Amino acid sequence: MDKRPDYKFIEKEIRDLWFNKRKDLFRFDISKEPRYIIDTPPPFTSGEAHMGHALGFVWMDFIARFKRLEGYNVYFPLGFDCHGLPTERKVENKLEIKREDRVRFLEACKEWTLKGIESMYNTFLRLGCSFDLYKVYRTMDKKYEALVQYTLIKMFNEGLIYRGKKPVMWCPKCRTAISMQEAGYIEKEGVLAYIKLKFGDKFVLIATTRPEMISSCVGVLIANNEYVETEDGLIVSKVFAEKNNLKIKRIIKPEELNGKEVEIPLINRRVKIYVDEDVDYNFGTGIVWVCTYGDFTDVKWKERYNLPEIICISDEGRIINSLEELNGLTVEEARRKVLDLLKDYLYRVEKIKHNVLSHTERQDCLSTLELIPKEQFFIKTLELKKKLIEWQKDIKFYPEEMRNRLISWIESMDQDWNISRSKLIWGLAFPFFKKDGKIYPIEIEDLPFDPRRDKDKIEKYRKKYGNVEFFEDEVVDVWVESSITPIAIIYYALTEGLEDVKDIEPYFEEAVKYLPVDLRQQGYEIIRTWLYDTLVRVKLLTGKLPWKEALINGMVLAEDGRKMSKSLGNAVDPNEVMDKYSPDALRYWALMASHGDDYRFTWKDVETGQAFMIKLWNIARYIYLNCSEVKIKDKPKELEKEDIEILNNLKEVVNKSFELTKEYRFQDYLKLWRKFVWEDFANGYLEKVKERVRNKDIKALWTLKYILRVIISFLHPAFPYITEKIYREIFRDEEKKESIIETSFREVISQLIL
RNA sequence: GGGUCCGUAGUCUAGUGGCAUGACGCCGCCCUUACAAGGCGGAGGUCCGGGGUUCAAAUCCCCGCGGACCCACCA
Repeated sequence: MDKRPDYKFIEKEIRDLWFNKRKDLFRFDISKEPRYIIDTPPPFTSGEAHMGHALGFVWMDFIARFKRLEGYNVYFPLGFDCHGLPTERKVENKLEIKREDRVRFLEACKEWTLKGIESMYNTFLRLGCSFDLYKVYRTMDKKYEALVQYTLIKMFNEGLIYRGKKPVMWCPKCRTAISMQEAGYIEKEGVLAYIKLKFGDKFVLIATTRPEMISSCVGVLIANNEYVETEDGLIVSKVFAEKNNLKIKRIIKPEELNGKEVEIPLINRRVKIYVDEDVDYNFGTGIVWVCTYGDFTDVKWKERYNLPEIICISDEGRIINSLEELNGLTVEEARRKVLDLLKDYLYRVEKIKHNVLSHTERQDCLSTLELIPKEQFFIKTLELKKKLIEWQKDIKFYPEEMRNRLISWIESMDQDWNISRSKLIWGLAFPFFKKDGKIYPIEIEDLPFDPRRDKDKIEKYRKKYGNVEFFEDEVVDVWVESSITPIAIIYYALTEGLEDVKDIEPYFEEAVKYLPVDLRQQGYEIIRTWLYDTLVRVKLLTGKLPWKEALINGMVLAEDGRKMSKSLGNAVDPNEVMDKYSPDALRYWALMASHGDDYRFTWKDVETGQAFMIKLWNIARYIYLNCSEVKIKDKPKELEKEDIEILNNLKEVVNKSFELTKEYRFQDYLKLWRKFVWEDFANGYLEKVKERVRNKDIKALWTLKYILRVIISFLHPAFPYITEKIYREIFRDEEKKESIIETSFREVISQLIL
């Protein structure tokens, strides 16, 4: 053994062992019990592996390796989430391929994705992740696509999926509908325009942030509260008049206004006034106009009063069906222009900051969303609210508080899950067709089905059913694809080696038997997407929970304390860390994180990890140099008191290790072992017995060697490279195993019974 | 506007009723043949502020202050 561990060399040797020579070490055989199955996150392939991936995968690899040494048949799958808008954007911008050229565009997307996969794959293997490389899945695989389509058809047949025309959140920038999961509110600058609506010889004053929607104004609402007429002939809430020191001429009861008509300027439309309980009397003038569709309240009011629908914003986010001067303008342009046109009817305009519905899920978009009625596919999730609250109770969360995120998300949900994405190309097609306004599923034998590609299949349906229509301009929401991973990983295990699976159903039914799987690991930021979606889909499809436990990690922060991200320029590449130090040192950093909390990356932590590796190496080296003649199986009949003491200490540490791992407490686990290895064993026992070692005292030699053997087994889940290397240097010949993974805790600690 | 979580030595961090955990940094001594990326010894904290419950509070409750995140129709 060298004086210093040569990590470049160790990494190469051990990686070659794990991922080439003995790839089978991590192969999952579904028939062997007891099983332990981890539902791992398939990383999105539009980019390279980052520190967040490293954190999660190291956690899972710790669990996988620990469980293997505990005797479980572990399934640690690797998958890749391939489809989606960011990939399209990159292909469009970087490769400058036009989306109109669909075939080439899709090929380019695929190529780009494959490149991303290769780079991520390498990083993950360097980290030492003990994946089953025989079953790697990609959501763009034909096999995966067919499975997703099968699940959609199954849900459709059970009445869980429907097509309907509803106002959906539409991103004009991405030119697609998005789901609630992808939307959020961002504070943006806006205006609050006070507009006078003609009411006989007086004016009703309303306040709106969206004056550009004037042409779709179909009603005016007031609260059931006191209004006033001012001396200037304005009708406003009493509160507003008082706040603005307007002289009040007389009080007006809401009933007096109810049912009367006002005239909208510029478009000269007369609309009715309604009294409504949802109007906020204290906001603005206490009077609101209803436009279809300015926001979700407008949707509600439109339905409540059966108001006509006037669409004034196009898919591209431009004004339509409006005044000549406004048509064709963007929303922002129109907003400025209309205020100009309205001058005579404008009471005043305030600049305000308010929260605007935006496309928040993609950091590179953040565009304001519009509500536009569209025909889309939906999954009936709204009616599940109560059930979901019950279902989630049987899943254990680490940390427990993270359950609140799921619950509050479920409770706040107020529309069905819109799973259509229009105008996207790089995605999965819907396995449905439309005939005479009705929707029918594609036959299972034709899966995977893609109307943009499978001209022969289209022909078949045309022949059979006549004039049918396919959904060529819509793809499936990517979360629909990734929300069946617990089923998909088992499906891949059952169909290992098959590229195309024709009889999907029996494999699917078989896969259901293995649910729920043991663990889902993921970050808290996708609880409302991936975790929630998986719970919904798997439960609806199988009647079973997806997993027994969910382990949640926080976000990785950079050394400056801000979220680590490429766009902030504070990202550190995991490969850089592994080049400068070692995979094991990076793993030390990752394992010192606590559940659910944001966690800072610091080079100092990596150095601390590296120092521990070197310490461990040197302990092993001392034992290698001094204890090679004793064999672990030749335990001396009698031991000295100090030997028994350290062994008892070790026994406690071992027992504690099992307890800590049950709750995934990696940090405590490492602290525990670090203290034992460094203080109790190296600085304590080892120093104490040096004299006995010089005298070749077999009891001391055996105790040293045996304790090292236990240490490397229990540190193997954390630091697989160095422990594997030490195992090979010192114990391989004696135990006749090529890898420490082929040994077990049970054998190793069997001699610890004192 | 509502909710959740968080605030612990110079820095980061563990700890959910009973002498405050660990790392890094800092100070002193030591190149002792496994290891100076080491060893031995040491200093450092009103556990954000205030009030309450309790024999006992970093921990439970209330009110502030500060931060993160989630939700939400103030047009």
